[in-house]
Amino acid sequence: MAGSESANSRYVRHSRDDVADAALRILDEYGLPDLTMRRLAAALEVQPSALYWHFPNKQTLLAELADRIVARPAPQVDAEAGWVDRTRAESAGLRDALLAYRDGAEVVSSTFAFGLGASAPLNRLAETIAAGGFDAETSHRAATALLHFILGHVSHEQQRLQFDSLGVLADGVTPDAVEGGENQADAFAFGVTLFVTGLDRSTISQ
Amino acid sequence: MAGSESANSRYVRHSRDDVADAALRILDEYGLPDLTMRRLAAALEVQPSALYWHFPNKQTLLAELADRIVARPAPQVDAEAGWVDRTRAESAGLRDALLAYRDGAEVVSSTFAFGLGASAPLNRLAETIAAGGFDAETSHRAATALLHFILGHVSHEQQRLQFDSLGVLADGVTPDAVEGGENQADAFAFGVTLFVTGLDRSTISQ
DNA sequence: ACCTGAACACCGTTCAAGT
DNA sequence: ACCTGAACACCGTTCAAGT
Repeated sequence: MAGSESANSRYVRHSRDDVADAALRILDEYGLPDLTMRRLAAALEVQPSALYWHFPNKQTLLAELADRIVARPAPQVDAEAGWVDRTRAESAGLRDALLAYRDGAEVVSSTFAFGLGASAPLNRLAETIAAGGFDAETSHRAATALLHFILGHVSHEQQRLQFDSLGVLADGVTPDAVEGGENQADAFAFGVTLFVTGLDRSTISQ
Repeated sequence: MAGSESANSRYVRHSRDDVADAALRILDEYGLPDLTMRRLAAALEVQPSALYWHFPNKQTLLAELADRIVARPAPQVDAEAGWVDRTRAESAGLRDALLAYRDGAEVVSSTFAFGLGASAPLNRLAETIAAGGFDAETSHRAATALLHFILGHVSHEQQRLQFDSLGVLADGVTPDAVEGGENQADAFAFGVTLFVTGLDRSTISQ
């Protein structure tokens, strides 16, 4: 039954998954500004209008990419670890997932702000935090705040990666003045620590 | 000497400030997606190409708008207040400034991520935090983390304002399920508290 | 000093029609 | 079920030329 259509395909024919796969490749190779519907269509060797059979619009396609980017398995952490260490690990894992694709943070950030998708990492963070004994609203607010920091930080980080690779630096900014490499990871961990420490010591509701 | 040019102007003639003023009006009235160079030119009754005498490109124009949006005077705070309350006040003031223009947070966020401008609020936050006795790097990192949270939170907040005004809600999301109005201010204050509490209790360097 | 006119090289999206 | 072909209504930017 399967495989009987491979010989008589009249033109290209793709699945929704094919489209998302190709989009993810273009994103990673050329960046978000170059991920246009027309360029994507050309890569798939179809007309731009063909894409609208698979996705109603570009925004929905980007939401699908965002979901894939954050769909990484959460990092394994010591079973005895408390909610603080688990939240740290979850945050670091999310950062890794965003860094795994060029402009990954931008894509997730924009669809998150748009209200579409990207709720998976929010829920994961909220659940991890809730294990600390916080009520649902506190956990949700803390997770949202932490997620905003993470998305902003990694977006910034990826923006710098591109600047550096293009050799573009703002006037008067020497390469040393810009934090790069491991410093970025340190700054990220520092920000996460600020959050969990604040939450841990908070007497708001626990 | 002044005023002798008003009668014999051959065509429209604008200053760089005129252009930024008009752009800010379009931004506030129609939102960032509708702030195009062509629409701006039309509002000023000039050709699109005329804008490029005043600004080298759109990105630079947006950076100018970002600078104006955050140029609000910092809120007055009790002279005896400590760095925690001052940081809270500075954060709330920045939120107000961003909320004062439609899509204000998006504009500032994008130019901040781009590396242009928006350094004024970062410096203000860093200085306020440094008054708590933290070293320069810690203050800078904490200010950056806080700023990322603020920009993400207010962007999200403004995105929701537009959704609500359009009557658009994601499937299955009831209006009650979405935090609105004063809840957003509460959630914002909660996030800021997480930060300053974490920093206050932090033994990293103080 | 500031603008016009015309062009270049693009966008996202719609829709009737084809296979 | 999936794509073509053609169009609509736009974009940002450049550059020679005008006043």
